[in-house]
Amino acid sequence: MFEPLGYAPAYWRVSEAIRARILRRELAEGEALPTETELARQFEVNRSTVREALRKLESNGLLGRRRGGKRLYVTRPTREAVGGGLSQAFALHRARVVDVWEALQAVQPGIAAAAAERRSDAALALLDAARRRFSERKADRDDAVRDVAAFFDALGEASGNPVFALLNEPLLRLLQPSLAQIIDRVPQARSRIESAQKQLAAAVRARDAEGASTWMARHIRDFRRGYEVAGIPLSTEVSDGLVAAGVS
Amino acid sequence: MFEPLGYAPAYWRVSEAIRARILRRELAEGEALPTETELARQFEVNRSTVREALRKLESNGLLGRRRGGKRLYVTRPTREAVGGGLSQAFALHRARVVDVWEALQAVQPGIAAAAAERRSDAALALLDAARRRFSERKADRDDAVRDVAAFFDALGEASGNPVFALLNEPLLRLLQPSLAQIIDRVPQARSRIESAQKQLAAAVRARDAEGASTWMARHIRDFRRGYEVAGIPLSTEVSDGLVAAGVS
DNA sequence: GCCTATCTTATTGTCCGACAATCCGACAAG
DNA sequence: CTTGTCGGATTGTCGGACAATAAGATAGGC
Repeated sequence: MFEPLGYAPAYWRVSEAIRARILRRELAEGEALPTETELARQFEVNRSTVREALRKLESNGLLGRRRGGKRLYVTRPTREAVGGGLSQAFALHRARVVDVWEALQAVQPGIAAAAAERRSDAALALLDAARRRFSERKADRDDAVRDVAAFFDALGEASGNPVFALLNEPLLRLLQPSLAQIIDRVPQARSRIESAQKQLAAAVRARDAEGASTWMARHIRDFRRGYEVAGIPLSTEVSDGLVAAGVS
Repeated sequence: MFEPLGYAPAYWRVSEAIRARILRRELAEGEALPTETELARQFEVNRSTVREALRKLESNGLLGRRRGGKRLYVTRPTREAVGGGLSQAFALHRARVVDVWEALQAVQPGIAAAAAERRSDAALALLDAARRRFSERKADRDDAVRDVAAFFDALGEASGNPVFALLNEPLLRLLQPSLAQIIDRVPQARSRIESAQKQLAAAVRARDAEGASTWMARHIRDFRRGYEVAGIPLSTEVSDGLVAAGVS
């Protein structure tokens, strides 16, 4: 019959207040936040309380600091920050390799099509650069995996759609461990990826949305075959590789 | 030539340490975290430092507390938490209505197909329930919008793919304001949505993946027409409606 | 025996004050 | 115009304190 009366600790309200101003763009990106002491004065709370609020915003990616800097600045969540949080969430929800694959299958052809329609020359150059890096660096397995991710990222960027660019990252991140296994165990994997990238890049260059979409669908389907050939069960749970990022 | 020497403040290292244990599932979901004092003792830092670390994890959705509770428990990020963070990121990246729409167009048909293939009877019931709610509650505009979102959510859930379920939420959240305008300004919007949902539900019930995908694609395309008829420019920037959630 | 009221204790939220490290900006010197 | 010097401002961390209240234990009533 009655709603629970809402109570929120001060650190929460402070963080919400700042967050709202950022989202309303009253605090512009790149702008420096007032100092902790000043914020404490304005909100009429203790500096410790302000600091707790800042930590929340910091981990949301709304605040960040310049390299080696001290002050906090208003930023927007980077792709890495978004990707980290999302892939972490996927992992905790016990997403399996097949789930990630399915999502890629759904979303990547659309990204490729959009990229083909709207790619700029600069974006095309980045795409080709990523592709060339993959072709040339035969040596290291991990480099190769990173280059594949970079190619997809470049496509997301080329689509000119921030939603695509942001969605791309976490999916690829989760794919990387299993992709590494595929490259290790399936001899023809590299050349298949290489040729798929070539076709894709050509379609994007020619602004051929239909072709890009088709090739991408084929490319993704190839990954699935890769899993089978490499003997990776599709029901393997993905794991966020960056778990052990902590400095000991 | 030289890498910057990495330094990380204590609150960061504490938060990473706890996060790693959660992701490695050494701290199981639902388990209570040690008290702040105990954590401070173990990490050999001050309680204030521990609290800053906890705030970070809390806003990542890795820690939460039971309603009105005091202790913190290990949780996994809820759909709402993930959706909130993501839609916030999209908004700050100045995603436009057309960008969100394009992403929906790419991803929803795949979700519908997966849902049709793998839906359980329970999931189907939820889907029908959401559909029925939308049909019956003609009165309130905001209710209707929520019901549409609930229908999509039910589909994501029915797909049995946590990646889909998590991706669904933020996109829909960003769609809601503009969807409300469509419902207000386009008289036939309700009935078109209603019939699309009907076809979709039928396809899902019949486990007809092909049909579900096709109908979904049509449904999403319809939204675009809705924007045009309602006079909403496709280049409108989306805004995260929950900005003003703060309690004053 | 099970449910309820009461009491204790533990824990969180918040505050205050302090101090070292270091980043920042200005300023002087080569 | 770059490099050294310096004072002030700001952050990171600490210690201790206290009120409010959730959690657990205990006693009492049916």
